Amino acid sequence: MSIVSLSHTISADELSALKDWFVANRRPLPWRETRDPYRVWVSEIMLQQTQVVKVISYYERFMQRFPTVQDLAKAHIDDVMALWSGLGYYSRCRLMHHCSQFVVERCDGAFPSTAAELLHLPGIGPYTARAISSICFRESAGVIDGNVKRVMARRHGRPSGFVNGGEKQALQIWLDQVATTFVGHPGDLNEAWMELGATICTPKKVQCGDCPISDGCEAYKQGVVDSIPKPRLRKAPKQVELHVVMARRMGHIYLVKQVAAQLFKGLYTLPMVDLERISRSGERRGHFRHVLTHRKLDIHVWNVPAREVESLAPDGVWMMLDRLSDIGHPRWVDIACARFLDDKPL
DNA sequence: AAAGCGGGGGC
DNA sequence: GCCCCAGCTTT
Repeated sequence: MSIVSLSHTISADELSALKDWFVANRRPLPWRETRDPYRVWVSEIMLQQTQVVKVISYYERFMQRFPTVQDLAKAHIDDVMALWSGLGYYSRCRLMHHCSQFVVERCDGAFPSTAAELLHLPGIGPYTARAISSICFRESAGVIDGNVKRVMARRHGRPSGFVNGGEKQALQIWLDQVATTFVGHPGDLNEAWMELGATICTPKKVQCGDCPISDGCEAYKQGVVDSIPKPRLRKAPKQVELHVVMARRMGHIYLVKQVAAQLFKGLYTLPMVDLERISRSGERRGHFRHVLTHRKLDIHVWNVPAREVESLAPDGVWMMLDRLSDIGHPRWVDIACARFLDDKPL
């Protein structure tokens, strides 16, 4: 086995310039007002695969409702999911709830302080473990997220980026080494790399003129910034036909909790049924398309009389229409209600 | 190593 | 409509 290593280095002057740039350009975000591990952890989980602007309001609402890890641990999962509605990747929310209970019951309510320990907790992977340990506990651990990967692909002049295991390991070693030599807070360095990627070294419309460390950038020197990283091939999303039931009774709508499903697990949705079964008792209302990362959902909406829906889809609940926000549900339920609920009276 | 998992924004 | 973004778990 051979360890690939990165020859490129970074000088103390460059690191200093990066730090100064970050101090001057750091966006004041709610989770940057603290180094409380609980708050940082919540923000990092929400920020997985999700953009900052989307996270802000969710984060503030979440913190008001669950100010401490104990509050979160004793909450019912349905109530936690309700605050996650619309954020997507709902397994994050379930694992986060498990993690809070793990921390309260097995760690005496205190998050571990090293990345190696944090890695054992549910929902915490290499990135999140290192983000928490560096930001909250000053561990010299570099983080690799999407921003860092792009910044480093350009800095090191690597068109194909850091994709396979060996390359990622080499990058990790390089980042850890830089974090160790860095004079200052390791968390600030990590945030600086990511902030640079989020605001300057962006996927498109790169602003190299404003980059504090462009001098040491291989792609910049070679004038190939725009072609790094190379676009990757993506597979076409799979097309799925979904038949859902809309049943109303006295201002309520019938929903079922997805227990066994992989998709939307833990959320309440309109009942999903076989075309065979629904076509016997339902009246077709229309359809709409909802696109996920690797699923194209064609959602067909059917009306079913209230008295028949419970045998068609057992174990559901009748939810007040104006109380939909009290339970976790995917975006397409809102869309279906908005499009197919109001045009037909009770 | 690859698949599965939501929901956005820009143009 | 098309393009883009992104981390963890499971297989």
